[in-house]
Amino acid sequence: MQGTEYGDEQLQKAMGEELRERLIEAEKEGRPLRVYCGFDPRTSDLHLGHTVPMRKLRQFQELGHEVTFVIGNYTSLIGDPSDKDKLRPQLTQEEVNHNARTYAEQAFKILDPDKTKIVHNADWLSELTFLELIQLASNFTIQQFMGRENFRQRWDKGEPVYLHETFYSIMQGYDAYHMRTDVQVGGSDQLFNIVTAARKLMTFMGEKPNIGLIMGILPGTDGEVKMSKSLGNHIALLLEPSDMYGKVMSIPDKAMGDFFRLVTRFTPAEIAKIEAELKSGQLHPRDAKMKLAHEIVSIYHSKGAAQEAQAAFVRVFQKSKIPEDMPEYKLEEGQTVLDVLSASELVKSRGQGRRMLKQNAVSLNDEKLHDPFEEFPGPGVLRVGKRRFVRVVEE
RNA sequence: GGGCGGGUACCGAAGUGGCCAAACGGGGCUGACUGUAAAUCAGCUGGCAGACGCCUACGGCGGUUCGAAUCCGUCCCCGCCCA
Repeated sequence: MQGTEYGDEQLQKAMGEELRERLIEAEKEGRPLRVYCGFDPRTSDLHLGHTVPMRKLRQFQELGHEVTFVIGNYTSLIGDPSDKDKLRPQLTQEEVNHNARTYAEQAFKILDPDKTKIVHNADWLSELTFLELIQLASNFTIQQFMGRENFRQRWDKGEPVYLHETFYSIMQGYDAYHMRTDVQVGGSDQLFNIVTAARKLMTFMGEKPNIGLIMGILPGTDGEVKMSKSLGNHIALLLEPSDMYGKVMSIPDKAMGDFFRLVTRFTPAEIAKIEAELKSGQLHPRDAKMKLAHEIVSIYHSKGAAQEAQAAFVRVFQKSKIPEDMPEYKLEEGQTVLDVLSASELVKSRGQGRRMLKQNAVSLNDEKLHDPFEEFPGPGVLRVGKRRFVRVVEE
């Protein structure tokens, strides 16, 4: 039950007990537990937040259980309203298919590909008849849905809550039923879908209800709200080592605990030790965070890459030297400072370039530049702000 | 189907004929301070343009006007109330 977050002790206890019972039962029957988690391919790149339930799945795999990775190619047509206080746009079939492909590839950075069953929920959800849907839906009341905070809030604010949004929970519950799931893993924003909807539906269909393993939610780089691409506070799995390292370093200290618990391989004992040392002042928060960044880069790249990223970080930000690797830009005849800034894509627009110059943010070989129309002085390292560099070279 | 209230930049929200590229807050960016953290302070935050200025932008389209986010028509979308 490590890293779980039920927000309700009784529920946690109940789920823990039920899991224990189910384990014994499965063992008697000589079968592994069927564990699943669904992922909606609403975007093409995964970030650290997605990996929280995946890591839990991985643990089950290592313990010999059967893990199914459900690609929600049908559910994503709706979009789960759980974590949103807004309606989500519906995706097209093509978008979903495209995302689904890259999704699975990235998931195997965490899951064991040989032990993972990948299925698509459109395979069974698209077969449901209207009558079946009615029967399933008759298990739920509007009030139950309105009891959910996100719907409630929208309701109270006078914002639209669409009927089809309530189907999402029903569909997810049907997934669990269809697969005869023992355990369903998901973030605490899935509490309703997993515990209320799926359990009720499974019972109605004459199956044993699944056990919910509800994981904590990983905050984003702002340290405040759930990591999500649409909020721009995410750390993508496909980031280069140095960027990934840098992004992790930029999270606020208070978010470190969640990161350690939810997305690293440290044991609870190790984490407790780090936290104790932090508290006593033995360990500098910065060093703890470096440890975290190193660990995360190691997971998604390699130990070597983490080492390099760390060295680069120390070099650039602690010793304020320039990084070893940076893009190059070939200087052209007669270019002004502003021309180079814009052509090398260090700035988004010429207007932004002017602003950066005015704000004392541009330097060439550590010499501040101010005049946009001055002829570009010559080759060297051109820097904008803290972390954008280009090596300007002669043609 | 009827009545009322809405649709403004990344988000929230003001503006209700010129002084509006649009107050204010959040977010983001830059600078100072730091541990590339947090907190704090200051500045910037549509594009082009070396100042003038031009272009794009207040749900869509059309109109009135010297001039529209603001007025009129029409269409689309949302909420509330009534049926």
